[in-house]
Amino acid sequence: MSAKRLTATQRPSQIRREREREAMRERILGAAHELFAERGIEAVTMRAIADRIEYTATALYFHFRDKEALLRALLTDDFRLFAAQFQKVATLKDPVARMRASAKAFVAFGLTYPNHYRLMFMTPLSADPGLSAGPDIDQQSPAEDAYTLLQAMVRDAASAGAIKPEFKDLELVCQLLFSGLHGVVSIQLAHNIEGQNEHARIQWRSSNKLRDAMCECLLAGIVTEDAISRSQKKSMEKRS
Amino acid sequence: MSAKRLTATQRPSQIRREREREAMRERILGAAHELFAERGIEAVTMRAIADRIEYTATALYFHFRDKEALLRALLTDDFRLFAAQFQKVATLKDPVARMRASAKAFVAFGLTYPNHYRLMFMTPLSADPGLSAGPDIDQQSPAEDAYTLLQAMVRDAASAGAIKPEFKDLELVCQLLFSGLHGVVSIQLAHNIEGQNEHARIQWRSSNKLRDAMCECLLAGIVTEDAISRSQKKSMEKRS
DNA sequence: AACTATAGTTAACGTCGTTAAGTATAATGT
DNA sequence: ACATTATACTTAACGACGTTAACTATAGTT
Repeated sequence: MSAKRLTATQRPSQIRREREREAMRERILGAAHELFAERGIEAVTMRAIADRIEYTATALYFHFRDKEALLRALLTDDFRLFAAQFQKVATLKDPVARMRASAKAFVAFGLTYPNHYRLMFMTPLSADPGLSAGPDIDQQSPAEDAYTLLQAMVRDAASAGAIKPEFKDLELVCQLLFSGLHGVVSIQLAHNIEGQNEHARIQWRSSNKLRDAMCECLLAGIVTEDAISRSQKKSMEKRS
Repeated sequence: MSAKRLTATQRPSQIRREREREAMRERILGAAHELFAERGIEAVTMRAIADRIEYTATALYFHFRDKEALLRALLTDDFRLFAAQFQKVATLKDPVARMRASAKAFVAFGLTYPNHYRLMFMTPLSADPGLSAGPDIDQQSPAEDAYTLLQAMVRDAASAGAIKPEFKDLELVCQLLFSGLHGVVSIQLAHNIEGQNEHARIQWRSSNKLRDAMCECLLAGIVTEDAISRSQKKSMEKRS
């Protein structure tokens, strides 16, 4: 009743407990992340995670509703990392150069973190993130972050007059770019290319070749010739 | 010793047994196929397959080395069905029209048999087909059938002068087409679009729109303008 | 008629995700 | 100050999974 009375969420012992809870969550996610990066998705079992932080498997259920929720929390970080790759090249002024750099970043991410990429874009986590969603957390869906950047990139390109006028649906352009690059990466990952023995059924071209070819095809289809030649002139200047 | 002496593989009772063995294999694969088509990959368990044909789970191991081998045998049929889709349009004379029709068939297959597509192209079956291979069977890798058709299509297009001269690596062209379309399909399947609620994070365009856009982009990048305008004139004639 | 390969069975192991029930410890109400 | 209650775990267990070992009945061969 008094003005000094602290509300339930502010009681010192409670906020300390909350902090400890959060710390425990992070320890769990850390262990899961390690296992995942080291030995792939199938090594991430509830028991293995618990072992690594010296708890029992059932303890995890106090912090995560189930394994899927745990994996989704893991994904949050990964999507942020993914988005960060595109932030890096968002400063490029020339729209076509930026698109090329983004494509490069996209494929590089997939090949650098194959396990993560697989979990993010190739594993059905009972209908990806979202599900029934519920009143879980604010969350803001960090999966969107990268896509939002992609949208911004395409919008910028459009307002710079770099997109062919027949493409009125910019969303379609975004999804076209995403699909094409995802195709390149996911095929590369599905046929784990590294160990490509000489008499393999299909001699897959290097991801660099495929990425460049895909990139130039999509750009040729989407971007005006003006914008492409402008970007080439710029990169010429840089080289000289 | 005598000339009438049948070799081991020809003894009547043996070939009958072999036939029965094959029949059993087919029953198993049939049950697996049903379960798979009806309820998806996770419903395909050794015990469920066995139940359906009124055997015990361990009996399956007499006919298949393990679950992976069983699934791979299942895939064989699926790849044949996949290849058949491209056979259908292989008769089209105009190279560009044939490429368009193949793209349509590709995406249609993926959306018609999502479970199969996922298993074929989106599920790591411990390094897809092949593995250590061993002296298993002739097999001839039916996964190749469709790819072989793709190669033939591109080669035909090239010898008809439809491919831009800068594309000297026809294999790269094949893989470019495959990657682009696979990207469209796999994204469509990963975000099971049917139940796309209105305030979903990303408003995915229809697979038809994406397929057409991807197709035209890739064609624009790969095929000569001549060939494209020729194919358009032909389709004009048809329409009139 | 004795032997042997074939095609199955039952029982079991170790793994998994997950739930139920119990147990200390710390924070709170009176 | 003491009884109560919520918190953060543990142990035990369930049912399902892929898979192996050991056993059994049947058919084919000799």
